[in-house]
Parts: sequence; C-alpha cells; structure tokens
Amino acid sequence: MAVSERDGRDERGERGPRERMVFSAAQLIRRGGVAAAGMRDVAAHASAPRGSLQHYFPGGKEQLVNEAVDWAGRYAGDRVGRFLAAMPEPSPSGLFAAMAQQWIDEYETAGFAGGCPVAAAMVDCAESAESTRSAAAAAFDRWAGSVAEALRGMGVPPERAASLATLMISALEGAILIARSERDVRALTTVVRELAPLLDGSAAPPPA
Amino acid sequence: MAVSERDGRDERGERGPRERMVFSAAQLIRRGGVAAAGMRDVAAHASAPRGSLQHYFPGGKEQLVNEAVDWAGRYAGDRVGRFLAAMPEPSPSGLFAAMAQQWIDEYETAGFAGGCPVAAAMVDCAESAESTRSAAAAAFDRWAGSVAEALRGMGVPPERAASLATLMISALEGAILIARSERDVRALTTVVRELAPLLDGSAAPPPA
DNA sequence: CCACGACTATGACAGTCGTCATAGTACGGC
DNA sequence: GCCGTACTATGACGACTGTCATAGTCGTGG
Repeated sequence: MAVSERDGRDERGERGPRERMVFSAAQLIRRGGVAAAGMRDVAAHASAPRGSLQHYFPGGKEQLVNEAVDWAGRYAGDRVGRFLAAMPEPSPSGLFAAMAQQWIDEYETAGFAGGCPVAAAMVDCAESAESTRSAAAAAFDRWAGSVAEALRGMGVPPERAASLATLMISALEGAILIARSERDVRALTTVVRELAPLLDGSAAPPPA
Repeated sequence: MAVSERDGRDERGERGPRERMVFSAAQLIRRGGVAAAGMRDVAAHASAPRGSLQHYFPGGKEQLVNEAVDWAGRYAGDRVGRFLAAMPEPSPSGLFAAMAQQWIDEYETAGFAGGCPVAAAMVDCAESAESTRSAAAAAFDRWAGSVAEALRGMGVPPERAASLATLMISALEGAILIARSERDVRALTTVVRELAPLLDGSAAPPPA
C-alpha cells in the first residue's frame, strides 16, 4: 500500500476536497499512527478548509479513519490488477516481487517514513473502535481477494490461492515493519527471495 | 510476543515497581498503541505510584516505551529457547508452529485485544522518536537472532538461517495483524501450514 | 431580489496528555 | 536523634486533542 503523493486522482487528474482529505488521512496515519494524525493536520495536508471536516465527515474522526482504511484496501486491491497487467508472463513469485518492489522503491526514494495505513489503524483502533477494526478486516479481505484471484489465473488451485494470498500479505506486512525499523529494505528482499520457490511451486497440488 | 499477565516475574516470583511499570507499558501499548497508553494508565495498571514514573524514568515516556520494546524483544528471544527445549525432536516448522501457537492460544482464551508491542511502538513512534525506532530494530534483531540460532542447531545452513528467521517473523507479525482484524486465528494457522514444507526443506542447500 | 442549499470560517469548550515543582514519607547509617 | 537518600504524593501548567456552535460566503433557481 505504498502510495505516492500523485496517486488516487480521479479521471480528470484532480480530486475534490473530500477525497483529498481521505487520502491525506491515510498518508498521515501511515506515518505516525492514528493519534498523530490530527484533524487539523489532515485538513492542512489536504489543503482543505478545516470547517469542511465536520461537513463531509459528520461521523467525526472515526468515520474519516475508516474511509482512509477503506481507500487503502481498495487501492491495494487495484494495484494487484495493475501489477498483473504489467507482467509479460505472470507468476506467483513475480506478483509478490512486484508488490514488495513498490515498497522498496518508496523506501529507497522517499525514506522510511511510512508504513501500511491499514496496519497502523489496526494497531491504534482495533480495541477502541469496532468499526475501524472491521474496516481493516474488509481492507485485508479485499486485498487478499485480488491476490487470490490473480493466483487462480496463474493456475493455482482455488483452495490454495486464498491461503497463499494470506501468506503473501502477512509476509509483506511483517517485512514492512522490520524494514522500517532497520531503515533497510533487506527484510523485503529477503522474504521475496525466500518465498519465491514456494509460491512458484504452488501450481502443483498441496504438499502432503 | 503474546504475554500472559503472569509472565515476566523474577526468580522470587515478584517484580519491583519499576519492572512492573515496564511490563504494564508493554501490555497497554500492545492493546491500543503508544498514544493510548497514558503514563497515568501505566502506573495504575502496574499498581505503582504515579510519582515513581519520573523517578524511574527521568527520560519520560520515550524512555518507558523504549524499555517496554526492549523488554518485549528480550522476552520473544527467550521464548524461542524455551520452545526449543520443549520440543522432543526440533524442526523449523515445529518451532514456527510453536511461536504461532502462543498467539493462537492467547486469542482463543483471552480475545483479540492485543498485538505485538514492538509493532505497535514502531507504527506510532518510528518517525517521531528515533530512539524508539532503533529500540524496535534491536528487538527484532534479538528475536531473529534467537530464531536463526535455533535453526542452525537444526542443521540449517548459517547463511539461510538468518533469512528464514526474517521470513518467519515477518509472516508471524503480518498474520497477527490479519488475525486481529478478522477476530479469527485463521491467518495464523494458514501461515503455519503453508510455510511448513518450505521451512523443513531448508536443511538442503538454497534452491537455485 | 431573495431564499436556500452547500460549503467555509473561526472561536470556544471540555477533556486529556506528558511534564514539572514541591512537599512529604520511609529507612538506612552514623 | 539526625541526616541523606530513595521513593512517593499531588496539584498545577501549558499544549494539545476532537467536537461543537455560530456565523459567514458563495452560487443557483425562483
């Protein structure tokens, strides 16, 4: 779910204030967590008027956070499709490498400031806000669904595709955490390398 | 790093107020993140006097958080040794299953309230507090070191042991996130099952 | 021209946070 | 008994936070 500042625009290349605020919320959340993403900060980052927050998000911060998580889940899911389209000959390991590469690129060019906004929202709100927890679950589910669909398209048996998708996303999320803590992409390159043979051997029936 | 309320005691089965506060900080951080773990809450949770906080932790909250992260890293590393000792015939997949099982047990008996304190501290403080980021890196490193050492003891080639340790911890951390969001241990059981053949095939030289 | 809806502006509110200052207690050695 | 040290107690402070109330500005349709 690495996201450059230019992503998320609509077909006219512009975004309305409401969309910008959701996007900015996701950006700030993924940097310092939900608590560090103040409502005033979100408005400022989005170059949106502070007064619009209560207008567009009458549900308050919880609604804003939930929409940011939802946006991130949709974005990650859509990205899978684009990765797939960009691969000359799709393979499970190639897809996973592309997913990780997006993070490697961000970390190498923009520094290690950000993590996954869904993970950040989970950590901060899982217990306090039930709606945010379920939004995170939906985001992961959407993401995993896209990955599993892609895997099935590569000949992976349907019952294993979902499992492998979970494994891929788990490993990626964990590697993001480690990479950020070490300020080094090593963890990301490592999981890609180590998981590759397992993923590419997955078109065969499940082992044992 | 799932931790029951009874862990972390010293040889006399008791803990001093200082240790209790570090332990309580870790407990609260892993539930709702650093921001949700107020200093007053920590003191209350540890049944320790509020006035002791500034006495034992003159570095303020940042020091307390860092020590909590450090404690968690040491705890996770020590756990690996105990898992190893409890296994009749050690195997990489068996070790990973034991690590995940600790989380499964916690989630099934105590609910999905908590995650990994190191991950939580990372998400909230990686950018704001450099010292906390490096404490998290040290915690992951210590944990991975224990795992890698265990793997080498099972015949895994040294150069692969470190990589597999990173993969195991990554997958576990990610699965924790997903399991907590879904309020279901499915993600944990899935990564254990899917990773098992890869881990147990790792005593052989690296593939290709 | 006026009214109406959508949107913006801004100051205030109550609450919480981490931190600090100050004072107080307990207990050891001398 | 006294002093110094370790620890505890507590109220206050300033800096936030999310939320609300109120008023203002548009543009558009009648």
